[in-house]
Amino acid sequence: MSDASPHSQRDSIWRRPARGTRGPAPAHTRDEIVAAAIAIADADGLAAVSMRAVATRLGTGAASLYRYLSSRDDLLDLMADRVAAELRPYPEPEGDWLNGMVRIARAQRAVHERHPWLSELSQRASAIGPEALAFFDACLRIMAPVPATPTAKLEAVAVMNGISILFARKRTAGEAFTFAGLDITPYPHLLAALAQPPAAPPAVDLFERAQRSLLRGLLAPDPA
Amino acid sequence: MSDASPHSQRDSIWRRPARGTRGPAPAHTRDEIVAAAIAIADADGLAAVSMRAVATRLGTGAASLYRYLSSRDDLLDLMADRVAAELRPYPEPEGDWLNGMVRIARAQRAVHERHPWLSELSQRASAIGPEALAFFDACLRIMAPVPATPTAKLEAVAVMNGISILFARKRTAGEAFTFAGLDITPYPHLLAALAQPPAAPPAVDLFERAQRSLLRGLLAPDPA
DNA sequence: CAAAACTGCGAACGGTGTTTGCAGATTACA
DNA sequence: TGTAATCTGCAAACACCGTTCGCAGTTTTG
Repeated sequence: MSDASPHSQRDSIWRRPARGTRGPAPAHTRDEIVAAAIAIADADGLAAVSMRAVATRLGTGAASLYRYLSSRDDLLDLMADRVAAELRPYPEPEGDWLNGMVRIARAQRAVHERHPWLSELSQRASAIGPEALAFFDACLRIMAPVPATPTAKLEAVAVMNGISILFARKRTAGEAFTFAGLDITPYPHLLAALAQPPAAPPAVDLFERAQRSLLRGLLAPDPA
Repeated sequence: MSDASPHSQRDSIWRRPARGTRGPAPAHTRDEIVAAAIAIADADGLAAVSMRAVATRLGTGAASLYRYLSSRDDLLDLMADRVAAELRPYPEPEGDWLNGMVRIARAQRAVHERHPWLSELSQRASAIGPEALAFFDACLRIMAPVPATPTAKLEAVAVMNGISILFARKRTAGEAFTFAGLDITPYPHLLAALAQPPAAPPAVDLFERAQRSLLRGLLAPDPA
């Protein structure tokens, strides 16, 4: 039994960077690897984050990474949790809770615009790391005065999260209606809508309006 | 020039199933291929939809598919547009427009629950096909009495779409908080929330409530 | 009947994530 | 000190992926 895998199977990656005391000092750290992966993703998208590319950027071989990670999925999980730290500092629960939540939502959108690949990750399972926990905790702290069940609050946070992603993606990707060569004439309402001039941006930020009406609607006391 | 690619480069796949009149009759159709791909995705997820797997299911070779499609991305676009047809029939614009939109949203969620892989596709670019156009047209038709700009309406539809995906995913994937072995004690609010009993499902459907408050909030006349 | 146009598809190319096996470094223990 | 245990880095290989190439075979055109 000389070359057992360094990670017992389902260690879920978080917590376990400690190394044994026997061999030579590792040439890299997990943080280094994650930082390299994030740099690649920021520059060329998530698809460019291959084990070989990350390894090359660190001046090593692809197989070496498996001394620090047990799979590419682990690397993606670490990336997601690391950029989640950019949400800090979380607002203090002063004043209206709705304003606090909107602050958090804005920060979320900003992170997603800085790292457009993040939205691709957040729909994978098992992407919950320590920073995600801190995020949920901060949200619950802000929503403490709201008279709703914890379940309702967490679901509201999940929906808020989805909205933030939606708006961030709309801003990064043009989201353009480029129906390349499709015939729109069978769709009269769509045709009329597109004939209209693009219209000025609304007075109130659409993002903020969506978040407010949603959080208010979900956390309002159950209507009779 | 005997073996030109059958598809001129950016034909965007939609419209062009007609075959030349010269060679032998094709052994398959594009619809057959798309159906096979959807069956595989429904059974084993989108990752299992490889050209080789689809071809095998049709009893042919992977290379043969390229006589009908120009890439795997085209296949994915066709899959998305095909399941979008399951939204039909669209409700007639009778009565309250909000009820109509909620009906559409429910249908969306149902489709996403039937085909969990669909949400992975809807965040790709260029996935707009004829059925997507019909969908937008139907939404605009329902929202005709709403006094808002076409842009605002289309954005509201996009957000509604995102919410539907969010809830569908929460139902298919357990979305469980499985922080495998993470220490929650540093997060007191989260700890308290999880200590609480899971609580009964809310009286009003959360999904419907989210959609209503969101559509109403986004399409209400601009507040002063 | 020859030429043209098409279909099916085996084989290959370059890419991917991951495993294996081993040389060499470091430490632990006798 | 010496040897055994354990660790690191990493080239090579494996299985799979999307895609292209080239060709045999089929059908239609002129």
